[in-house]
Amino acid sequence: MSAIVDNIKGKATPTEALLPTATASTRADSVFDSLRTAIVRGELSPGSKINEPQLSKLYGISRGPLREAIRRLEGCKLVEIKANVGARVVELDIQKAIEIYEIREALEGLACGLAAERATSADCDRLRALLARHEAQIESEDGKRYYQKEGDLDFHYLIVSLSGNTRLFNLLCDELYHLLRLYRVQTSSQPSRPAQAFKEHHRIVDAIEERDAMLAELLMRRHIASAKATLLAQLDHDSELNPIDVGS
Amino acid sequence: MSAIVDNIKGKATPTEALLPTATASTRADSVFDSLRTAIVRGELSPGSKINEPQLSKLYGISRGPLREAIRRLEGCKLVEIKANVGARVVELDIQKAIEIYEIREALEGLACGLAAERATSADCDRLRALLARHEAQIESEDGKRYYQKEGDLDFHYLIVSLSGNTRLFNLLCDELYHLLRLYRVQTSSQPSRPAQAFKEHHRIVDAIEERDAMLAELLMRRHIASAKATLLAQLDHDSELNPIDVGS
DNA sequence: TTCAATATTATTGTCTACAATTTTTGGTTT
DNA sequence: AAACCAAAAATTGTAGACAATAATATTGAA
Repeated sequence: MSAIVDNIKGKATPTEALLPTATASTRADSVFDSLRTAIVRGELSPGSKINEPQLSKLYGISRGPLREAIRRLEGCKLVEIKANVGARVVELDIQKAIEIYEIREALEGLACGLAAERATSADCDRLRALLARHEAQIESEDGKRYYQKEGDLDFHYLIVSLSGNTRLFNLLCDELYHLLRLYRVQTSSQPSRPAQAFKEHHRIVDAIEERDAMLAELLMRRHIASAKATLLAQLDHDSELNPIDVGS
Repeated sequence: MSAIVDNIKGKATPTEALLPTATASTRADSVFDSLRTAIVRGELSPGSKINEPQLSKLYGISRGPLREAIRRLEGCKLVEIKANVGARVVELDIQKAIEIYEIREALEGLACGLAAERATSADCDRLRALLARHEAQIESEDGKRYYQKEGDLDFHYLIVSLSGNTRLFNLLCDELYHLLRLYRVQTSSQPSRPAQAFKEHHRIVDAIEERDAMLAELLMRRHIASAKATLLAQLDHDSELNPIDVGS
């Protein structure tokens, strides 16, 4: 157990700097970030118990701020709390994946349509630059691995931010995307269709640049539907290998 | 399907099932419910400070569980917390209303389409029964007032629960709908188009009964777009009367 | 051995007190 | 007066201890 716990404190990868709040001025904030990272990396395995005395000792804080951090994780749907029993890291199953992707398709379709309506030409430049970076990454093996793991989300992150809808951005980036990360870690991972995904990204940017909101929305919905199908196939395959496994 | 959804399916009026969380076994849960109710009723005015010593005294609990309740309110987007400064009841403005309704239109459109695909004939009976009840209420003055205040949401609760998507249900009913209530209280209220809304509800149920998912989604989106227009007009009108008002 | 009831331990829920920070107050200077 | 700085008050953040509940272990009986 302590080996797992030791890993948790180990700090960030480059991609990590994108998402967490810049200034974690309070201990509770800091521990919230750490725990969230640990969960989405799979270092706290799905279904496992959140032990307050243990974690408060690990992070060197008292249980008060720790419990507040756990409440925030509950808000992100990363843990589930039962009264008088405690919190457990969320369990991911196929049913939940279906639900998440139904929602994601609707929301990112919306975001992409809004982005097409609202993106400035400077915004389009940013999209093009990101595509170029991804294209270069697909060449190298390491880059391809990164693209499959985080690059795809970077693209979606940018689109959503261009939608101009702050609440939508928070909903997707603070909640759904972290859950998607967790799925990626849990399945043997990889969408394993990087070239196809890149092509789809390209067409989406084309539609945005042409201010074609309807097409942009349609293409994004399809793009996500493809990702959904890939994930479900993967989950289906995995579930045949290891049927059920309730965390410690 | 989740216990929550089952619970709601079994109740006469969904609002009753949802507002007071089943059994608030812990003090923090109980205070969370109380605070949420106080906020959506406008008893804690938008923008006002959440004073921890004051509230803990009021509810007769210490600050620990109170702070956890506040964190949960933050998760519902009902308060905004700044580190070392504290929490304030969320301020509602036109921009936020637009964002919320953009999201709501996408999500409830999705929900309604799913409901059309999945509703059993028993579910359709429940929808018809609800419509009949609302039709009766429109006759009386009191009933009309209720219909405008809560009856509309009851209809939407039921539709969303019929979507079968638990996460979608939670997203809408635990977060968005409470915010909508807050808007209704804050504006001089009333959608003031009960007859029109009832007609739209009726057509939506028709589409669901006919298993016409695309039409159901379209009609729901239009229904919400109408509500959005009404709310924005109201907010616009109100903002001319009292320009800006930062809570105490 | 297996099951059930009980005793023990561990964990969660809560309270009180203290430290850190912010907000307010009051005074001083220009 | 107005603006600025310092002291005081209030509020938030955190720690540690105790109470209530759940999980575990132990004992006894069938």
